[in-house]
Amino acid sequence: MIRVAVDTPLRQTFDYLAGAASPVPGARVRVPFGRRQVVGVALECAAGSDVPHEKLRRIGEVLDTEPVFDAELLALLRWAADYYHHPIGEVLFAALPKLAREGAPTRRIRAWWVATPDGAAAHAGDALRRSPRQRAVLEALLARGGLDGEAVGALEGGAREALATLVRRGWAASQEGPPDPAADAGGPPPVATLARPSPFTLTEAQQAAVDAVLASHGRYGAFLLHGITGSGKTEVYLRLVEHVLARGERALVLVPEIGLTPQLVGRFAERFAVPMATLHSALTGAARLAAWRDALSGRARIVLGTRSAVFAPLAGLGLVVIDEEHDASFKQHDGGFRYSARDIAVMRAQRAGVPVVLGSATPSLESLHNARLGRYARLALPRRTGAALPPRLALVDLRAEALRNGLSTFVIEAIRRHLDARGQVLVYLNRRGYAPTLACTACGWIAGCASCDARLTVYARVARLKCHHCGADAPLPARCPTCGYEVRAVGQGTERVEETLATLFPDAPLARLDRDVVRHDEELAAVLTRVASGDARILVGTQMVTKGHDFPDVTLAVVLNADQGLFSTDFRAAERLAQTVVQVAGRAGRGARVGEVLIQTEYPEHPLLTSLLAHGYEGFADTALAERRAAGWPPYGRLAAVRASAGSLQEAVDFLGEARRLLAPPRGLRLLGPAPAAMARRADRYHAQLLIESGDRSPLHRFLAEWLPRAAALPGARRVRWALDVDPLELF
DNA sequence: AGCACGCCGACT
DNA sequence: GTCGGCGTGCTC
Repeated sequence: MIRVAVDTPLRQTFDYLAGAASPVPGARVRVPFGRRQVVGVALECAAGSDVPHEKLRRIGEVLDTEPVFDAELLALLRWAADYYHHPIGEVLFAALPKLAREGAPTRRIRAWWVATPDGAAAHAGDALRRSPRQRAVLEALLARGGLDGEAVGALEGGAREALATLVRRGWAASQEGPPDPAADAGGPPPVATLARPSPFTLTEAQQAAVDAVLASHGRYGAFLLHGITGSGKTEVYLRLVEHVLARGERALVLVPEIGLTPQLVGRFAERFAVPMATLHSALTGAARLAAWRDALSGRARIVLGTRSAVFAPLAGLGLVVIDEEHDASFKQHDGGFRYSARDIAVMRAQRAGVPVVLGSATPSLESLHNARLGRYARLALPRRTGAALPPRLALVDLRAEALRNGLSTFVIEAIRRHLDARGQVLVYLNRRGYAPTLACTACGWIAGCASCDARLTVYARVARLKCHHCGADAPLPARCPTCGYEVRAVGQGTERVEETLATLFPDAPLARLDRDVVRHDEELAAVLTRVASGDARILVGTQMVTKGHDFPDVTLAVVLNADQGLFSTDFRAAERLAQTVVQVAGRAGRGARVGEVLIQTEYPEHPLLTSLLAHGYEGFADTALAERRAAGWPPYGRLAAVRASAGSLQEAVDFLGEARRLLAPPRGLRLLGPAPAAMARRADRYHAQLLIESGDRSPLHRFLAEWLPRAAALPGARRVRWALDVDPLELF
């Protein structure tokens, strides 16, 4: 009897009778499931089953002789299913690339084309006298004993079509070819070929960090590498990976968004002469499968990837690195299985008994808290490498300044000064488009989205109104649709700031960096090159400008509007604002010149800003952690959110209300809600949530374990879309 | 989630 | 008279 997990939201596994061959745990199998055939993962063999024998069906094909999840990874995934209270089948399948979920073989099978006996006869005779191309292909197949698809493509023009004809006439056929020699791993390559020598000498702090982690070789240890921008965190990772490779072990490196961190990928590729598997969302299905296979076969010595790479199969793991560990993109916050790749990565390292390094210039409060409790060892890189000095930060009081489209006179003068001194300027604004609002100058009408509780964003250059939440896109009206009076764009987005700066500084070439301008890696690379080469003197952009790019000539960085994060209802808004300010500041003055950072605000006395300026990120973190403790928010308390959406708000709220009434929470646990989401209507669906708050983790999880299956069994559970989010990052 | 079965409205 | 709406029942 084989216990099998299938890709379904059902919170259970299914028992099958063994077929001709018995699968090993962690192997994929094809099984009959209801009226269809699906791929499943064999979990274990058991002597008996709780289901009546006559209901048991037989396993079909066993797809893998070797498991796709080894015992260690399988155990990790079971832990994750448990922790996130998510059905095991969906968890396992989330850990596989799509093609592997559908049963793609773990090894690349080369289609191998051979001539059939009939084909040989046809070639010997004169049947192909008038088909020179087919004749040539057939000849090549006979001469070389068969060809793979690539070799066929390399033949003279039209070879593929000719081959297709040969196959149709029964003169050629495909068979499973010899395995791809490149895909099979040998032992570790000789040490001399592992890595190129580093061009850098480590600073004392870097060396201390490397030594501390190396001292944990072969056992679990978590290290919070708190290194300010430019302090050389990447070089620490590279040295550690070098050591891991030299021992014949493999490294798992997680990064936020690969498209946004080309420099890190580049440096790994440059330094190491070993096969590396890169896993990220922009890959095609086939490329993703290929990278996964490289990890599974052991060919890849380094697996570098975004969120889901935390599940990559990797034998002989020696080190886990999480770069920019504070980054929100490590948390999957939509879809079914919502997990934190950072937290799972730490657990993976712990279970594998290897060190894990969490790196950031602005660590999450969770990680700082763990460091203070001694769960993580703190490694600090407090100084920039080379001659670079820390930048000077200052607040600009918007109440005392004349404004030109959101730019204060003080800031404009500063930009002029830096441009005159041949410096580059970076302007950060967390708002895409031309303006966030289009309003009537007479009647007060505001352009809103027909499908969301949101305002439409103005795009002046293309004369469109767009919704950032549902993608709605309409022409920009010249006049108010209700009263016919003039309309005006209110507020600033990056497009407008770019326009204003172009007017103010006509001689300074501008570049803009946001998701509207840069949709692909190549476009990003083009913008980055323009800035790095000094071709662009001013860079305007959103979050994107804060992510890991090194602009050595930027001497001034401006945060246009810090106030959005100051009074948010979301308890994490302050943390995100502080991280953004510090990350933006990190872009200034990385070369020899001292950088200047200006933060525009209407609240220059706000304690968050003053503590950040006076005491830096650490000082801010002290204040923020004290606040979190007082309020019982994470990391001092635990949260889980149940989110529901439906065609009407009533349906969503009703379901959550019924679910809430199912079970009285034990002492120490609080249920808050259900409440409509802050933006209740999005793309014509209405969202609501129920928040579960607990001082400790274990009562929360005991409660969820008992409560969730009952909630799932509620009739309403089928009528609304709902999901549980354990450790939510955002509260709507 | 799929998928099928099953019982009530507007169409060839 | 049928095509098809989505309620509900089941998946080893």
